[in-house]
Amino acid sequence: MSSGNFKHELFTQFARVGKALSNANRLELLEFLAQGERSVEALAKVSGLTVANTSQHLQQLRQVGMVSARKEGLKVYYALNGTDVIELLNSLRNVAESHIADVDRLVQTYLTTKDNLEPLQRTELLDRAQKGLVTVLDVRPKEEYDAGHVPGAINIPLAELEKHLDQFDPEHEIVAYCRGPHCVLAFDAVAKLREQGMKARRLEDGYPEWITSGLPTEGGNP
Amino acid sequence: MSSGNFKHELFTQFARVGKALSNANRLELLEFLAQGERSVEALAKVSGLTVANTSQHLQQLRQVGMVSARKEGLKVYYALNGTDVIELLNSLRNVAESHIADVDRLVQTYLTTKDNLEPLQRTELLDRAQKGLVTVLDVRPKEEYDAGHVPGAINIPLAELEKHLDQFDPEHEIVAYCRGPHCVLAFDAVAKLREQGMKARRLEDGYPEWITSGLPTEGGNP
DNA sequence: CTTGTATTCAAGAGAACTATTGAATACTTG
DNA sequence: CAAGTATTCAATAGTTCTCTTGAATACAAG
Repeated sequence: MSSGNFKHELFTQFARVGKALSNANRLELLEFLAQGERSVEALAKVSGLTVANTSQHLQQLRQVGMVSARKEGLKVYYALNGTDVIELLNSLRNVAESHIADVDRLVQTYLTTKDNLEPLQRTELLDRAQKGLVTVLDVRPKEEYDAGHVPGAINIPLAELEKHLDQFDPEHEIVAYCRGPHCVLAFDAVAKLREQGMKARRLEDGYPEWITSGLPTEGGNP
Repeated sequence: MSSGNFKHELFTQFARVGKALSNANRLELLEFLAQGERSVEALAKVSGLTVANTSQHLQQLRQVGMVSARKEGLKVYYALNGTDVIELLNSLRNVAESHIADVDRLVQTYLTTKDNLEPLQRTELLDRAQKGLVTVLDVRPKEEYDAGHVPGAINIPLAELEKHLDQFDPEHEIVAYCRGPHCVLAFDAVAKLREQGMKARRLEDGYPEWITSGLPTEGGNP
């Protein structure tokens, strides 16, 4: 009856998952992966890491089963393993938000100044979009949009928003979304649109949460 | 618009919480704390760590807001900060269980051999206990029992179970519980009772989950 | 079969983490 | 106020993590 050893062994295994969450770069990779599968190269590009370093982080995540790899041609595509990983990330965010003062300060000072209107709820958005009351704007990069998006959403990456400003009707409400509750793309987009006198709001959370809440999507993986 | 820095700063903060979960001893401390508040000395004792080491781990947990400290007399009592911390721990366990082969193997080989009957569900237990159909057995140490327990439960720590075997009716079902889904105390107790021909089962999960599911408790903190 | 591309492997420097030890602090008790 | 207790602090050695660099592998295309 070596319960002590068994128990410690079990906690050691749990700690391996914790360790995977203990590095900012890995968390960032996980956030990108929450959008859908990605190649190593693509992940290295968006995260600003070297390819070798990205590969090493991904292997750590794979060792604890949080992501899986699929090889197609020359490229290796990584993807999150199941929705419970997204739930874990959300739990982590929750705890950090409610208990770490720095996070609160960061979010307060940086985000709320740009977003003083309440974000729109998912189900509400679906309803209004179907009635043609709002324009749904996906500000993520094109590849992410192509991999799946909210039904009826149009895609204008943040960098190109400036060029398309004149195609919006100032009286028609725009709802922007991107990768998740702390993805700044949507915040920046809303700020930019409001500067131009548009009625813009953010969607609560982002696309990963849209998926996990079981709402319909459009586009998708080949 | 230094979104990149802001974003990385945010992930760095999240990673602090992940780091708190990256050590087996800290996870074990968190499990004990899920039972209720505990002094440093008590935690050091159950975890087998030195007092100084325990104190350091607790301070790390406090820095990320997962636990809080309260001083009373000579002792400092630590407690979990809110139920979202328990949720985070459960998420971590979920991911580890479903994705790490070693965990599965550990649980399979060590626990299922001892527990081939399905564990009883919480709401079902409450119902049956009220009708007097089952004896609810709390096998945690006395101090933990005193700090709060399932209504009507009797307390016999595992070490003393042997002495009290004759007070059970072999025809009357016994449901044992302890600290959580992987606490081995209840498994060992059920194994021991069955060896003696008793009808014994485990409660699903443990006392922390009982609390978070909003069911009534008995006894409590002074 | 040779070339090019995407990814992984391997080694190493520097930083961070962990447990131990012994001293320091804060508080209670007599 | 002196003695005792619970906890924290500080320093340290050994281990582990992280990133970089350059080479190795696997595969596709020509």
